[in-house]
Amino acid sequence: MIIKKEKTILHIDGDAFFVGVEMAKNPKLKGKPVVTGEERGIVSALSYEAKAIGIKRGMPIFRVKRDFPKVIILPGDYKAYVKYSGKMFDIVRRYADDVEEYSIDECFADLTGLERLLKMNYKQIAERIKKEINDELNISVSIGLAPTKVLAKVASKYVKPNGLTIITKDTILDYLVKTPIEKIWGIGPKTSEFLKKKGIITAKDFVTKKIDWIKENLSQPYEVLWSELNGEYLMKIDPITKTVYSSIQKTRSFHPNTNDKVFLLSQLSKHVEEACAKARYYKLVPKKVSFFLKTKDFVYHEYQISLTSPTNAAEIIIPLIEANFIKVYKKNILYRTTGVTLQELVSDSVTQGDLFGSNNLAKKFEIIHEQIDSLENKFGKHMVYLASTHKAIKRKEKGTDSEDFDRDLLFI
DNA sequence: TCTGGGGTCCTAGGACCC
DNA sequence: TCTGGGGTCCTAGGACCC
Repeated sequence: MIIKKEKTILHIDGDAFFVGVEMAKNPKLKGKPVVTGEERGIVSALSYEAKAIGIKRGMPIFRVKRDFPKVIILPGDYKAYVKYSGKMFDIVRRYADDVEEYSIDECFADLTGLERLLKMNYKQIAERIKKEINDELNISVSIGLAPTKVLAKVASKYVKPNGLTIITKDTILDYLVKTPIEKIWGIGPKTSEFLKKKGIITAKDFVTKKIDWIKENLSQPYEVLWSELNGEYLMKIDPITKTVYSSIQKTRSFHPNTNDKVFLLSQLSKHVEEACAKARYYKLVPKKVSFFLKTKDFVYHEYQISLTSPTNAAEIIIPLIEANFIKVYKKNILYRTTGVTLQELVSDSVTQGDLFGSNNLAKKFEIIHEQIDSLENKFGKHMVYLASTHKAIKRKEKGTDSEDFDRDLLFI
């Protein structure tokens, strides 16, 4: 008989991560109400002090300025967040071999077996990791320890900020009874609404249901969730650092909402250029491209195009979108968002060697793009762009007075 | 919570085939 | 011509995540 050894999974979650990094960069901000997201026009992260006075994630920046004049508003510094994120994960890797970088401010790690190796118990290991992150990076994190990933997520959320919560197989229900079902990782608004109608209010209500009930009423991923919440380790730690994307998306919302065809097309054109630049950076080419318009009532109208030959040349993709634009566009509807997605990305080496058809054209563009991409690296984004994108850039500049300088524009 | 931008994965159902 | 049952592949779109 095989006795399965209980796993010990660690989950780390940065506390108000973006703002935490800003405070580490500039300690004078500590203890103050601070938000980031100035460049986006909505609050993307907020300090606990800002939360305490009633600011919420997603709140428009103009409202923060108007109603909370004392709040410090900062633009996001994504490069810094990536840097701190990497350092945080490196600290975890001092202890664990298998670290999964789940998002910019979260990771999972498998600590199983480290007790004996490090001559510390799991709690002491977690405390050490936490202290090193605190001391070396000057940011605070919350940690959860549990037998599964889903339970580790419950644990890290349980005490925040600066928490350390340990769930063992024996104490699972003690924690789940105090966790509302909608707080569980993987249970969103639709499913929690459904479950509540069935009388399932807390995570304990969920796990104490029979598995047959789950199978009858929900789909496969929820069976996995149920097992994980019951302490059965199913979701593996995936330590592979993701540099490959399966899709690349660029979207933008605008207000006022509009039905200006030319404007919408120029937005889409810009998205294609940005998405293609990213694809080229990662040496990926899409087999499919889709674009969408989202109406002011949040209804998506999407159209998907299969490329006869995969390409990341915007010059090829843009005309395809223009040709199919009328399939989603209605002239009497106001739109709030446009977006482009490059789908089914494959390595660009796969398509090399095919010198026929539109791929041949793509080759020519490849040479131009190498030069454009290196120009942009030197001088910043939007030094160079397609004429079809021009309108989108111009309109954006009108809104921001700070960016009012002449650029050397190069139209292709 | 009147809602930003960038992702992943699963499933139902249609097309097509034997 | 009508009919049954089964498989695979693809697609759209739903749901969820940070």
